[in-house]
Amino acid sequence: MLELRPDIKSHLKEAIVQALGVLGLQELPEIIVQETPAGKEGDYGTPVAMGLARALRKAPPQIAADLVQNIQLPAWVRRTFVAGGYLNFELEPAFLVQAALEPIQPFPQTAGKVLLEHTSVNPNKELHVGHLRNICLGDSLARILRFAGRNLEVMNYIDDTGRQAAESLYALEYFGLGSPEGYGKYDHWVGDAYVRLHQEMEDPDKKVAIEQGVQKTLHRLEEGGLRLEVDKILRSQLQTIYRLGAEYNALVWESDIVREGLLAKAMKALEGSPYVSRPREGKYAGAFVMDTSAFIPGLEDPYLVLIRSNGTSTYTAKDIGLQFWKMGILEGIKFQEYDTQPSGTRLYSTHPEGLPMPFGGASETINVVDARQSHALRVVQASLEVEGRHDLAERCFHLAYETVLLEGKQMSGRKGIVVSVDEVLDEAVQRVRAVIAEKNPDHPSPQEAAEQIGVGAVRFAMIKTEARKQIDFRYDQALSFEGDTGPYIQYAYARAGSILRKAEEQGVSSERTDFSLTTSHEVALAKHLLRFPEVLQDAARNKAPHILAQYLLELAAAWSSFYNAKTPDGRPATPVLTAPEGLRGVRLELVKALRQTLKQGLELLGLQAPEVM
RNA sequence: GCACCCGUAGCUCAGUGGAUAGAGCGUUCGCCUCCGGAGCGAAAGGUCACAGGUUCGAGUCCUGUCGGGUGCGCCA
Repeated sequence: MLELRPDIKSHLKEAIVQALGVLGLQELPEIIVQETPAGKEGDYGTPVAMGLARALRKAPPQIAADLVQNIQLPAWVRRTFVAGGYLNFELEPAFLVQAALEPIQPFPQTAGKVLLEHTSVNPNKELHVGHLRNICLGDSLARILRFAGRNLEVMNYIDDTGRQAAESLYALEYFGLGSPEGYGKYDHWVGDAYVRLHQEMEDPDKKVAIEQGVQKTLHRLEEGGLRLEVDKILRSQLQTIYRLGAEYNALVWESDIVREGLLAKAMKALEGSPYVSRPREGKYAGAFVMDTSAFIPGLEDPYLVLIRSNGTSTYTAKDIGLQFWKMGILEGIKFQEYDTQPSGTRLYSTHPEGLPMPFGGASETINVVDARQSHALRVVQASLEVEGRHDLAERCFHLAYETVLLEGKQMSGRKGIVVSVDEVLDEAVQRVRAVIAEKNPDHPSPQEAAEQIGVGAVRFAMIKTEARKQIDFRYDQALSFEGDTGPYIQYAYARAGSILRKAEEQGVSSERTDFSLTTSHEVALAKHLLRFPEVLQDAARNKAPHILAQYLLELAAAWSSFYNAKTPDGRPATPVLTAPEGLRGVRLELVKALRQTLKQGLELLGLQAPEVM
């Protein structure tokens, strides 16, 4: 019996390398082992012979035939043969199925800490669907990287000294708003005031006074005098974030970064560099500027202001300070416990009265930020080069995602042309409730299931497309429960669970297995299951959760296909519970493995796996 | 103007240089004689934007063109 799942492709590769040795090659080519396309003979194959034709002055089929003669393969390879220029392997069906039932090998732990920042939404209004993509992408990636063995720290940056926060807080004062009783969520209440303030500002007579008020509020924010007001908004936003299933290790407040002198220290650290200067004349007279031309080619004006001539620092300067802290160039922020998140993990936050804690100091960073900020992030990266830390500059990665359109149009938070995350989730859950009422009126816990499925549908819609593609948020698409959706995968999971429950009731759940009875249906499903570890590696390496999402769709489809398979005369071909003894055992084990993989995969995307739908 | 990203079926999208380019939605036709029809099977639908190039082999890599998006402030 096997214990851990064997890496079939690696074993085949090793055998090919060994066989190539006999051919007397100067250097080994890259060896690719892939699954054979549907309809072709064999299970796995390699095109290696084709690339060797010139060097060996032989036709690929001949080379492949030579390899067949010389290759030594494990006993589980039933047949080795040449197909076109390909060298194909057909495996023992029993082995393939058995292999798929074994637990996957744990991923080796990678050295060094990775700091991933996501969300980083201004604490001034409710979250909208544009933020949704960031949170889902960031949180899913975090789950995948952790599972793939990275030592990961997840951070959310709170821009509490920004203009947006100031405008919102001033709006409350301006309109004389007291408490939001009876209004609902606090962040919505503040957000509405913010939008109204911008409407007022269209009037030039009012604009001047409002501007003064905003500036005053901005100063109070910088002094830390409105921390509790900001915190109220932030906690309200966190409710939505938790509902989505996203969590962090630490919140980092901008005001704390500034107050602890990290910004000043970062600027001081840069001062010695030949790439920074304080011009006495010209456009930048009196400002502290950085020349990025050596690191970002092709710019018309490579100079970037870090400290304005009036002594205030730019947003970029703050980002540089943060990045220097993230990568351990600077130290000294204090943390304290902030919250216990729904999963039970503690959330910490920077705080003036906190204590030093081992956050930051990572050897690699990932910033999940909208693609429009690409230039700004390149500047931050360049600042590491300016600091002489090419090693670190290479290890800061911008996960850039394209913007989300709303029914084909650009959103605008300022104008209030948005759909809030709360609104979308509520609508999704409500629609699922209706589906459950129709399809499963006796559902034991419809509200709980509706929450899992509705939120899952929204999350999956945000994850399934590659990050660099613009997505158009359309209600009917994001809230669809059929086809390429989260609920499709959840349904596959629930159906598998249903079979296992029935097997339990009938007392056959741990029946003996007879792998000699394996049919092509089990093999097809097993081969999909076997891809899981490789897919995860791929998703982690490319920092691309959509790779896992696409795989889960394929796996669920393979299972649905198995579930519904029919014989040529239209009878069920793959019953589990009524299968002959021995084969029933094999199928039950396969269903268990499938369920486990679906659950694991859903969890890594941040979706729940409901037992009953 | 310069830079970055995108262009694959009517629509929305997959597709580590490798075998006949695949899904979902929509359209048409079938399937509860089994364990959940939020499902399955089938049909129709393609100049992989265009033109060159590299390669044994290009949707995938390179160059150019066209189309779309975004960025390039002493704003945040």
